[in-house]
Amino acid sequence: MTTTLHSRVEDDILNRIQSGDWHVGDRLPKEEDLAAQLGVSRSTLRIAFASLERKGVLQRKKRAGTRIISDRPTSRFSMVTGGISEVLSLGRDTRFDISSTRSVADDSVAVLSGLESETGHWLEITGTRKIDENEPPFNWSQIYVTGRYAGIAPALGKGVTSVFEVIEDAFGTKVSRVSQKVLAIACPDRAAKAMGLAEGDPVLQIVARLYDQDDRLFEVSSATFDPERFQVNTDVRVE
Amino acid sequence: MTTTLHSRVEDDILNRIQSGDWHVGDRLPKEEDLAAQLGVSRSTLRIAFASLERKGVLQRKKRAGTRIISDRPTSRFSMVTGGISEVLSLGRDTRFDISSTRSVADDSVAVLSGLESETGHWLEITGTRKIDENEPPFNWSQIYVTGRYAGIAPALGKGVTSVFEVIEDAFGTKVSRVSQKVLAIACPDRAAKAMGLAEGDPVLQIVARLYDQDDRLFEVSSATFDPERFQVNTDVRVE
DNA sequence: ATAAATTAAAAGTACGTACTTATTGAGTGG
DNA sequence: CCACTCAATAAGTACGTACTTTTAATTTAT
Repeated sequence: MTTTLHSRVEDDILNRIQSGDWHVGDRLPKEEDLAAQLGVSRSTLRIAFASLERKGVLQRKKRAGTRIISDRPTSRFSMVTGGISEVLSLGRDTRFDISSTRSVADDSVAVLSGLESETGHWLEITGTRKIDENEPPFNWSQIYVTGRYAGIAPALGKGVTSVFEVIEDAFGTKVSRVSQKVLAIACPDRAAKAMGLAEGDPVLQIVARLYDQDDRLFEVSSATFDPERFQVNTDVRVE
Repeated sequence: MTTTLHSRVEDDILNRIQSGDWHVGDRLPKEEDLAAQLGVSRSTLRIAFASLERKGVLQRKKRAGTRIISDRPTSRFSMVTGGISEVLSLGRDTRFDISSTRSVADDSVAVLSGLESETGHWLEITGTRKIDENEPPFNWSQIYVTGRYAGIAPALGKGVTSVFEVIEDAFGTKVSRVSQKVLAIACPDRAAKAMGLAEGDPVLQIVARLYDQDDRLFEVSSATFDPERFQVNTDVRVE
């Protein structure tokens, strides 16, 4: 017995799924029964279940049981960060200075294409971030929030740490998922002017989508960065 | 009783650390004793410990006990990916075609500055990746492996999926941590020629450092990507 | 038919006990 | 003084039991 019992149970369950013995979508026998069937304690089985759930193979729900949702485990990697701000690649202590806000319709802006807000329109917030007061900003961003949250406009006033935090505070919304894309683009005119670069210079663009606890998209941000003063750092640890 | 017992225990321990009652570096009483002192079972305390360990506050070692290694928990975010290949932003099924290899000394290349291999030299592997055989490559990479693994050179032969996988297979080494940086740069001459771009065009550059199970740096890679055909996508879920 | 209340099933939490394993620090011998 | 053995210790694994919470499903009332 080289490995632990619970990891052998885990392998066993995965094998049964992959060998076609059990199928994706099936509900497993209840913990008590499966444990008895496998000849292990419920606690041991639960450790195996927990691991398979984290790997995206199983989904557990009270009263509804444990379902198979995938036949291949995704190895998980944990990002080592200090918070969502860092996931969004903003320093913890930079400030977002707002230069303008306006309301835009679905599809009127490239980054929103294919997306829709319940109200059919979005609040666009344009602004910049600085490292040092005396230097030009290193970032120029356009942030879109769904109509539902358009009421934050007055609260934005002079400047904030970040828009999503204002929403979190005002509505109790919580970011539960972030999906982002990092690109290299030729700097567009407006961003170049704001950051003191030349149009066409290489810049980093990060387009992020923020989802709330109910997995509803509530913010889309498109941020452009001066590559001399900004890179994206990611530290991932294999779990 | 609004929360669970183990999470209250967790908060309690964290509070004692943050209030200065216990200090970073200290060893906690052994599980049995602390559990008794807190009036909970050892199992419950262990759940709290496990959570604090994952958040980087505690470090547990058999026989040596549980130490406090930080006073502020890092919220963890899990990257939703299919594997390390994706962390390294390579499609699962692209092939790395090697164009040349050579040995270089510490400090002779910019991306290696400040780093050192035990042998004082690195094996440099230069190559490209293609999406489609009939199109120019979308990526041009230079990969450096420490002298310890220089023996893989013959095994690289015609082309491989990725260099780190060859090392994993040949030496049983496992990637346990990846630290990477994404930049936007003006495309250098060699990369431009390889990818069919013009020198100076904006391109994405990803510099990654791979660490093994003993946290030793074993590979440094610098990869340049055609921004038209490649972006970095990250999906993170708040834990 | 629809909404509200009830029930019961399945996962979640917690405790206690017993045994196993890895490691460190002390002891022992060359 | 170094290497090697050994024992004690603290964490790790596992089991079993008891009770709680959530929620799907059923029943009852409107």
